[in-house]
Parts: sequence; C-alpha cells; structure tokens
Amino acid sequence: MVSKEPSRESGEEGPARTLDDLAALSGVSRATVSRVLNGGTVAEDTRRRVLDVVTRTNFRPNAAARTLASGRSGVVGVVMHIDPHLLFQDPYFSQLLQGITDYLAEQDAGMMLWLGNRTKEETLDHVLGMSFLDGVVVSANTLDDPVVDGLLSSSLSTVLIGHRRADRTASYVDIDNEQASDAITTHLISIGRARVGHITGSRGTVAGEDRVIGYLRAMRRAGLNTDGLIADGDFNRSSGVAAAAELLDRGVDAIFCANDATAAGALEAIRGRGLRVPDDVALAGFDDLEFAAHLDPPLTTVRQGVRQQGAEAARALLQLLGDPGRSPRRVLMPTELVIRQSSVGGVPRE
Amino acid sequence: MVSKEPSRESGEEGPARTLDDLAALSGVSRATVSRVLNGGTVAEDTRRRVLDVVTRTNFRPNAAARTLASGRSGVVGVVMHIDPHLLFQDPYFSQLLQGITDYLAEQDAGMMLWLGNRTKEETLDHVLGMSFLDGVVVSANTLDDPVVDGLLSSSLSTVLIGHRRADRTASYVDIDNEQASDAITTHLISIGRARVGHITGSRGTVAGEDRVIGYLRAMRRAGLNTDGLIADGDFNRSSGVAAAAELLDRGVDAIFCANDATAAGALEAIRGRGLRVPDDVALAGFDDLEFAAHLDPPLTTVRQGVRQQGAEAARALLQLLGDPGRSPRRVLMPTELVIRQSSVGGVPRE
DNA sequence: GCATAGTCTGAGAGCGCTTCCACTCGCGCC
DNA sequence: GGCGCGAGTGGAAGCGCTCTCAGACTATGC
Repeated sequence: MVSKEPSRESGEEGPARTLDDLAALSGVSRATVSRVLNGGTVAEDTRRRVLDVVTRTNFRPNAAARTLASGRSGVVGVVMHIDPHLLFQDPYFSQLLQGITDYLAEQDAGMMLWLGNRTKEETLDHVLGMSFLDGVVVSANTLDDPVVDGLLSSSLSTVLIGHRRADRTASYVDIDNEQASDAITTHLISIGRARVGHITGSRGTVAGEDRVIGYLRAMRRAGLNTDGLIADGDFNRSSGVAAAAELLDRGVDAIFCANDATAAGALEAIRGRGLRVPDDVALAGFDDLEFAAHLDPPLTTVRQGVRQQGAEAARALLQLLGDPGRSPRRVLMPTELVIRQSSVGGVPRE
Repeated sequence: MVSKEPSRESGEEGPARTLDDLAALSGVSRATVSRVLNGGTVAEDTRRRVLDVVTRTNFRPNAAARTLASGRSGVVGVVMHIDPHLLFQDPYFSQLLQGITDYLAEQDAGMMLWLGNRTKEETLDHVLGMSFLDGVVVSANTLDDPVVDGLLSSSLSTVLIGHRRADRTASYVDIDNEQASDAITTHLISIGRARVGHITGSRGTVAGEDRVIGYLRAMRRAGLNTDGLIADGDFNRSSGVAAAAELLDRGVDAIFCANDATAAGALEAIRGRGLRVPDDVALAGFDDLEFAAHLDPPLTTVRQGVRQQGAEAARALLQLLGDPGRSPRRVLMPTELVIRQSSVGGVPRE
C-alpha cells in the first residue's frame, strides 16, 4: 500500500514525509518502521534496511503526530516570571537558566521559555495552553505566586526552584535558607559580635523571609537581643546603603545582609562613615557571587551553587517524567559558609 | 454520540477533555465547537452556549492534535548559538533576546529557545527535529554558519538577524554596518584626523568584516592611506587594550573601534600612555551600549537599536508565516551616529 | 512427533483536532 | 410558486504517528 506520491520523482529518492512512505520504500509495514525509530525489537537486517532508507531520505518524524499518539513531546517548559531586564542583570537568574538549559540540552530535551513579558495570570494561561508540554520547571521567588499555585493544581508535572513548600505533593529544589542564615549569623556571634544587625531581602520572597528566620533563630539561641537590629532591604545594592546607615545609627558591630549585592551597598555606607571592616563592623552577605571575593575586604558569605540548582531541577523533572508513579522529588542543595576578611580580618585570602 | 465518560460524574460537570465532550455537553457537533473555538461562522446563541460550556469545564484544546490537523503550532524557534555565558555578559545578545521575547509574548506566540549548549550541528539537528515549529529566528554572527545554511535549505521559514546575505531568498533583519562605519570614519576625518586607525571585530564575523569595509571605503574616498592602521581585535575589551597599543606605536590621531567594549579597552591604553582623548587621539566605538555615555570622556559611537532588531525579526517571521506566498522580508534597520566628547571635545554632553 | 515458547512482523484502532463537503433552512426575488 | 442564495450546521475524512493484538514462523524441550 504505497502512499500517494512517496517521492516527487526527482532523479533521487524523494524525501519521505511519513512513516508510510518509509514503509513502502523499505518493504516493511509502518509499524516496523516505527519500531526501528523507537527502539522496538526488529531483526537486525530489517533494522539496517529501514535505517538506510531513513538516512537516504533524510526523514524526520512529525513531532505533533508523535506527541498526539504517544502523549509525550520531549519538551518541557521553563517559567521564570521575572522582568527580562532583571534576568540579564541579576546573576542568580542567569546562572539558574544556564544550569537548566545545559542539563536539558545534554538530555536532548526541548525547552520552551517563559519570562516575565506577561502578567502572571497570562503566563499561567499560556503555559497551560501549551498542552503538549511534558512538564515544567518554575522559578518563583514570592511566597504566594499564582503561577506556582496554578501549575501545582494542574495535571502538569512541576518542579519548583527556590520555593520550598508545605504542600507535601510538590517537587522542588531549594537550599536551606534558614539553616544557612543561622550558620552565618552564628559565625558572626562566634567572633565576638553581640550587636549583629540584619538587612533583609525583599519581604514576601521566600528567601528573604527564611533568611530573617534563620538570623533570628541564631540570635535567640545565643541569647542576644534583636530589637532595632533588622532593617528592610530589597536585595539591591542601593537598599544596602540606606539600611546600613540606619543600623549604624542604632549601633551594630556586625551586619548580615540578605545577599551580596546588599552587602556591597552596606560596605559603601560603612566606609562612608570612616569605619573599618571588620574591625569596627563585621560584614557578611549571601550568594557568593563572583564579585564577593574581590571586594575590599573580601566578603564573608554563603555559597550556593545556583547553576547546580538549575541542573538539579531539570534533572528532577525528567526523573519525575520517567517514572510518573514516583513520589515527589524534594531536593535541598547544600550551602557552604565562606569565611573571608570582612568578618575575620586576619584570615589569609581564601 | 457521546464520548466515553465525558465527565467523571463528580457533582459538578467533569472537565471536558475533547471537543467531543464539549459537543455532547452543549448539544452541537464537534465541528461547530471547533468553529466556535477558531472563529468560524456560528449563530450567536450557539456560540454563547458552547463558550459557556468551555469556560465551565475549563477546557483546553490539545495542542498536538491541533497542530497535527492544522499544520500550525503557534510556536516559533529562536536560535542564538552562543555560549550561554556570553548571552548574559554581552548586552547585545541579551537585548536581542529581550526584543524577541517581548514581541512574541505580545503576539501570543510560543517560543522555543536554543542557545549554544550543543555543537552547531547538533543544534541544527535538534531544531529540525522539532518539526512542529512554524518558523525560526536565528541570530548568527559568523559568515559561514552551518545552522544558518541548514535552516535556509530546510522548509522552515527562517529570519536571520545580523546576517545579511547575498542569497536573495533569505529574510533578514540587519543594520548597514558598512554604511555606519563609513559614516563614523568620515566623521573622524572631518574633524581633521588623517591617521585614523581601526581596531577590528572578530574576523569571520559579518559585523566585523563589514565594519572594516566601511572604514576602508571612507578612508579611500578621503584619499587617506591605511597602511598599518588596522589592528585585529575580537570585540572584547582586552583586545582593545592590546590593539590600541599597537596602533599608538605606529602613530595614529584617531581610532575607530569595532565596538564599544573594544573602545573602552583602547581608552585605557591611550590613557596609560599619558595621552589625551580627544586632543591627542580621537576615539570612536560602535553599538552605543549604556556605558558608552558614561566613559570619561563620553564615547562617540554608532547607536543601533538592538531590541528593536529583535522585535523586528520576530515581526518579520510572523508576517512571513501569515502570508507564505509573500516575498522574503529584508529589513535594514537605521543606525545613528552619536557624537560625544571622545571625538569632539567641546561638544556639550549629549 | 507435537506442544510450548520466543522472535519478528502487519493490521488496525485510535490520539484530538481541522476542514471540506453536503445538507437544511429561511428569505427575497422574478 | 419556483428559484437562488447565504447562513448555519453535521458528517466524515483525514493529519502522521504509537501501540496493542494477533498471526506467522522458528527454535526448543520432552
């Protein structure tokens, strides 16, 4: 049963458009061609014969048909609902994206990307509209995010990044912000500081809130008062300048900033008053971005492998897809306390 | 003809999975439901009745089935075969991507993204494997690019960025690098410089080569000698330092750099020798990145709207898809000569 | 020798949608 | 009254693939 016009009767073999063309050309049934293409059991010489035709005709199976028939597309969604401008400015997001794309490319998976070009509701709607997606990785930083909620309540396999949830059915990759903040605060206390201030990240973000909690936990455990020692920041350098000024007015001998950018701002403010780091005020950040080691003095901070988190999230999703019965993947990536001269002056550089 | 189990007999209406479910639920045929969803002619009350069911059941059409039946997916590919690391470092690429994503989001089109995580051959193969794509936008900077060649010889609608081609069937969006380079070189000549040097971009790139040509054209027209006045760069700042040193040794009174980053490096080298800009050596770049205006002195350069180029490429592709018979879209975006103090000392800052 | 198991293959029933075609009306026109 | 016409609708044929099922055939065991 030859398909209508398998070849356009060019001198060569015309390009095969469908499995039926291929079947006719190689003298087997469509089912067998499908088996060859998808790794079913086929006699070795049959396989060779078919593969030969496949390469000769430069055949490419129709992805839509394949998806429709099999229910899988090999394409996952990646949702980073942030201002595209921020994506290229904040190394956190760009590294995350790199980690994800690298892993997906390695696994030969396709990827559709959604940035913050739309409202969250539109994004959610659009993602769900792409009903062929096998699953989705979503990086969400705020506590209540309609995209996250919508995705989790859909039937789409979803892995969250940076959004550990009470919801026990959700898969996620995250770091233990509380524990890490506790550890770095404890470090500042252990070098003899008693009035340790904290400049928060944006309130309402998961990381921001959790870091406050970790800070408070460490202070409380050490029996230290925190009244007036918390100043609001927003993860940006400029907020670090302002918040640090506030804390310095109230008197602090150490400041733990919710991230490195804020710490850079705080450093500027401290210097501006003629104070020395760490002698007068010890300083710590969070993230260990590249510049942290090149500040003067180099910044004590918490290292988190952002690229690894991205890769891990992609991997978790593919695992989930490979075994749908599997229980949710809940990965807490390790962090590392990196002590540099901004807290311990005498320590040799790294 | 009711589909098997249109609803899971939950108290509410079960979610409709297919057009047949919808048809049964609203008492019309599947064809009519399809018309409602796709804007065919349907009586107003029928339409309302169906839409009512659609929203009540939260129906989402199956994208794969739709693609298979209609031959269109609403998804385009975006190929930027560059090191992902570079994507977040070189504002050119990130702005391009922003322009593209913004336009596509606005037009409600889906997007698949390929970065340089694979070899060019693998990327090409993978893109072509996603046979449901309606078209593709590709940013290619080298003269001979297997991805570009492969895409153009495929049946996929393709729009090139920054890769003007002799090939009269290809669609592209680009700027006139030759003309712009000619203009800025002519500007340097017009302010009385005779020994105008040029630091090239990476050889083998379209922009790099074209800018050399424009420079040479202007010099030749002015009857100026260019022997020894061209030094190789690679679009990076550090190459600007080295190449400028070379040119200064040979004696120049102006330098036109293939981009702003290189110019920043050249500025450093010129300063390093205790020379003044523009008094001793006038300087010019290309791109007008944000920092160009904040250099000391502010840099004379060529402004090209990179985001606009991205948006324009996306628009060109969608136009092409909307009207397949249409002849190729060939768009040359305007550039603007931005004269600042690095060439004309006395000019008020912008 | 026959039953049993194992290997390979083809037929065919979908997957959920679009779209062509034909059909039924109700209407205005000659 | 008969006709043409346009609007609205349903039937049904695919789109190109996967995958179950059953059949054909070969190898093995007793």
